Amino acid sequence: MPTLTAAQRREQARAAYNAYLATCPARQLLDRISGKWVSLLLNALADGPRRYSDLSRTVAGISQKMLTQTLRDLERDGLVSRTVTPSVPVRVDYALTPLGATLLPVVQAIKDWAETHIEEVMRARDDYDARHSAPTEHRA
Amino acid sequence: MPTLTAAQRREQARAAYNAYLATCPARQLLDRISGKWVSLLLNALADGPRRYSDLSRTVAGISQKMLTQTLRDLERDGLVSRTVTPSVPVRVDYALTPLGATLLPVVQAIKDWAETHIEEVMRARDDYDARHSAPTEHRA
DNA sequence: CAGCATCCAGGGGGATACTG
DNA sequence: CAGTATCCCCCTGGATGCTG
Repeated sequence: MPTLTAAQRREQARAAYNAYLATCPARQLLDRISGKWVSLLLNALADGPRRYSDLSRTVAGISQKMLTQTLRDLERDGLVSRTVTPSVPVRVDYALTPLGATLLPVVQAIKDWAETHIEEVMRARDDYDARHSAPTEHRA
Repeated sequence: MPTLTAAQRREQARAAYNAYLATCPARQLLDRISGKWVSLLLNALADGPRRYSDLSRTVAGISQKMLTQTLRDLERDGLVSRTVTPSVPVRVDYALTPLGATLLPVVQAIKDWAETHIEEVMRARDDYDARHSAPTEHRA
């Protein structure tokens, strides 16, 4: 009885996994895409393929090691494709796969949220610090 | 009366920060909310306030240390509120703040994406491993 | 240019014990 | 119940040097 719509099949797949469970594969995947560099790299690929050195410049502060390692992980997970052009010197382009493109809106939303709400968060921090440090005297 | 709409002010705030820059406060915030436990904890608070022990059970595998630490960070950043009821024994409830509620849809989308696409990702991994290991002969 | 290999410090994070 | 305090391991991830 394979009379399921694509949406129904997706729902079935989702219901079979639970990221709250430590041993569930979905939890590992969540950890992976929650990585420090993943959202920035995927965001950097939003407008099309990019070269290694290009990514290195765009995502400021990332080391070569982490750039390579994260790109490898993303490639292995099918989120990013790697294309080598055997010129001299070599040219390597990274691009989002169709699967990676489905994750893009989400990581864009995160980056966007951070940039949009950082000021509110900084105010909240000042407030918290003011109320929790300097507990001298009877404060209000 | 402001000469800018709320949307315009949000856009202006966003444009002032750039998460690609290593030293930008937005980058630090992005790192923070990209933490291993943040998305799971915020998701767990989606349906209303929850007690400490309740969260501990829901987010399987989290240690007391990380649970407390992450909740403190979220509280300091203004994403989560902490309410102590001085009964015996003490009762502590955590809940999303209005600011935290604005982040909820995003972290829900991530968790959902992981649960929905894990099977595709696992297939991609098998595929990658098959093509990159045992390159001695074709097929095994 | 686009990596890989190696070394190494720091801190993330688990386990355990104790407290109000 | 809801934490705090301590020990300590290991893995992340930066720095450096080398290669096709």
